[in-house]
Amino acid sequence: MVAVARTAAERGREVRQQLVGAARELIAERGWSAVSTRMLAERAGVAPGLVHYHFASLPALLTEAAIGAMRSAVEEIGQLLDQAGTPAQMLDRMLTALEVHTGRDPLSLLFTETYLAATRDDDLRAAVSGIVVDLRDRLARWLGGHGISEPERTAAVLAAAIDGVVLHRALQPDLTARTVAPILRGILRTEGERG
Amino acid sequence: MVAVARTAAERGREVRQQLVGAARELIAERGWSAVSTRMLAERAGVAPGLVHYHFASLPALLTEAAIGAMRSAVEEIGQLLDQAGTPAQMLDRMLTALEVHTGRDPLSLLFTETYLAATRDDDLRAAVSGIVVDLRDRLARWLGGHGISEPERTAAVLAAAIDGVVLHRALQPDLTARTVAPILRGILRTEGERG
Amino acid sequence: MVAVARTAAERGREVRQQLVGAARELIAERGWSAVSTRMLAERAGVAPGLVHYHFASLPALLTEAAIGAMRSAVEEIGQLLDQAGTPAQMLDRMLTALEVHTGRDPLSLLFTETYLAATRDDDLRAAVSGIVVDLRDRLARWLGGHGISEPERTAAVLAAAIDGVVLHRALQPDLTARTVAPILRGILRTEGERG
Amino acid sequence: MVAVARTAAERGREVRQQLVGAARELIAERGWSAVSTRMLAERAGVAPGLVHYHFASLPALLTEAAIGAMRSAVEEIGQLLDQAGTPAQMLDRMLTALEVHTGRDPLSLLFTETYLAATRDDDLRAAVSGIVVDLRDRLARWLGGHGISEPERTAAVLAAAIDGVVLHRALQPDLTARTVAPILRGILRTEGERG
DNA sequence: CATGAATGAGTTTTCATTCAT
DNA sequence: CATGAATGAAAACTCATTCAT
Repeated sequence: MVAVARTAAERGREVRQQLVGAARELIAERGWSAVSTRMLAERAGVAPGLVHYHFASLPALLTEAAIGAMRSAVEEIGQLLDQAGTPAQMLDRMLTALEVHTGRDPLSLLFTETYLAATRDDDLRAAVSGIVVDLRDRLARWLGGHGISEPERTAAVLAAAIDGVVLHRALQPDLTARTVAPILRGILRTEGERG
Repeated sequence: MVAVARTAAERGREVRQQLVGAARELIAERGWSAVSTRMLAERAGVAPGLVHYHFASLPALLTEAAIGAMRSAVEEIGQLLDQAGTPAQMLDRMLTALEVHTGRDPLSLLFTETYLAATRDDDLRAAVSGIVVDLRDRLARWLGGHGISEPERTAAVLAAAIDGVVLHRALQPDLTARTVAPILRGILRTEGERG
Repeated sequence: MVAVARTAAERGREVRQQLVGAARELIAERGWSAVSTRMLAERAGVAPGLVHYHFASLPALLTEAAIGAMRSAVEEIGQLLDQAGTPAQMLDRMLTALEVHTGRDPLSLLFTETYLAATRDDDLRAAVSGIVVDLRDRLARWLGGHGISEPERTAAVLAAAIDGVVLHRALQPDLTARTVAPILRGILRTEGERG
Repeated sequence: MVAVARTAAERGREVRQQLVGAARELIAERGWSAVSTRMLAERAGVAPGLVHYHFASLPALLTEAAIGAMRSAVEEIGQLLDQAGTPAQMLDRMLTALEVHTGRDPLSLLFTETYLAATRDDDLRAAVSGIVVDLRDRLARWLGGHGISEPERTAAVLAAAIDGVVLHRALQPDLTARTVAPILRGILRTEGERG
């Protein structure tokens, strides 16, 4: 027998997850501070009162949704690092993976919205900072292990540059991976190469 | 003593300008979609009704404020290009000029907010696109004139990377010009240097 | 004693009904386009936010209130037709029933306001048209069944004339049923009587 | 030489007249209580401040505009009476003249709006009443002079019926003069004809 | 766990009117 | 006679949040 009847607890978890999903979509569509509880409930297909039943407040829901999405993304990049052989290959794969992000896609917008919201919310800033630092450290370790000089600073600039490309791509769609990759590769210098 | 009493028209222009200034501050402080007419009027030290007397709508005021600021910034960068001798010098000066932008300063936030808002407002997107393209073209021409290979693509990546650095700096204050400059310089390759 | 405590749904329906009643009064008192949400809430003895909780918009509430009242009125006229024997008797009863309508009473004004508002609102016009046509058809069928010639046109003119009388009565209170009836009776001609 | 330069007084009278004309149009288009000073100034092609320069208040302008239009209309009907020979001819001419009034034309709407507004404004009511009574008296005298029995009451009902037809025509465009005339003629009975 | 009615302050926008020039 | 900037209240509508059921 397959679980047709779910327990109350299961339904509860489902509703939570639907609200989190709706929050991710709506932050991207409308902007962080333009998302309302009514919109969330409607998008999630859920009674309006449930937002405050499952979450302490509207910002709490938005934060949980954004942080979760960022953590997943960093996890994916981590796996990408594990599979790449050379720095050039890694950069190609990373930019190819980002090809999906047109700059106006939900995930890109969600991330930039979250950066900006973090500017105004201490809790959110702490969480986002932690994730970004985590990514940078992982990237730095990988770069160092593959002969790249100044791995920490390179990782920091690379992460920033990639986010900048995604940001600009929202307005300049011709900023494809193919266009960017050869230029950005100049950032990666092996030990001894640096003048 | 000159002109203590101003004409009505002069006072009108002054009020407009105060509202535009208030808009620039508040977009950065609160976020594009969280700026309200009341906040604007209060910050500008002006009666609430004046917002809609001088501007057709709230978005119209925000757009005028943002676009004006972006145009000024591009103008400054243009002057910086005129004064720089070598590409390395240009990059240094540019990053030094950006040192002011902590990523959490009004101007940086205003720009990123505007990018995001442009994603959701056609008029704004057209205006912002025009300005960014203008900057990129100017930068490309300069780079080409100073022996940099692939000047268009380099200009595009450089502009994006710089905005990315400013964005990240909001959360990672250690991302200073001194840290970034040597790495980012790798982007600039002279003709023949490229492998 | 039964049900002193009502369910939330019951209280909701009650509030809706109070708002509809308030709308009917206020359209007559102030005029269709001068009815405000605050006035409605106050008259209904209800919190201001409830107007937009229960109705999609102010016009939506006004329309529902007006259409409901018109439908009731047509229903009453229908019953009056069923009980009348001869055309002359029917006209007398109808004018006597209208005696209540001084032309400045809530119902008369509500109807005329609704006619005018229908001129500027497509949805409202469709609804009002439907009701008026319904009344005319019913009246025409009755007139035809009682030997009146040209029942459709007679019904149309009779309905219009009666509304005209109500409209004029607002300014000329001496326009009583007793005054009007003998004259208006000239409209009703039996088959063969028409020259 | 034709007067290109007008005196200040002449320009003043012109502006007044343009505002009155704009008021007539806008009362019909938007409804009495939805006409604003800004709309009036724009429609008249005149600076906003001028409304209150030439008129004591907004209602004062609307009243002057409405009353003027009604007086002109009554004057026209008076001339129509002078030219008609028989009662049947008079009714035909009157209905033909009204053919222009689709019920949704500016003049029809202006009149009905004015009736309703008169309900809520004592000054306006006095003025409108005077005009309607004037028309009724004139009509009654004409009817009496042409052998119609009960001329006063007939005149009152006829005037009301005609306004009612115009009101209904807004929603039922098939209510043409041709349709209405033969029915309405039943109202007019010569002395001795009445049973 | 879930519902949806309720609240009162918030939003953008439009208003009639005044008045210095 | 004319202008248009200014004011402060009021307009319609949306909001996050609470809570009785």
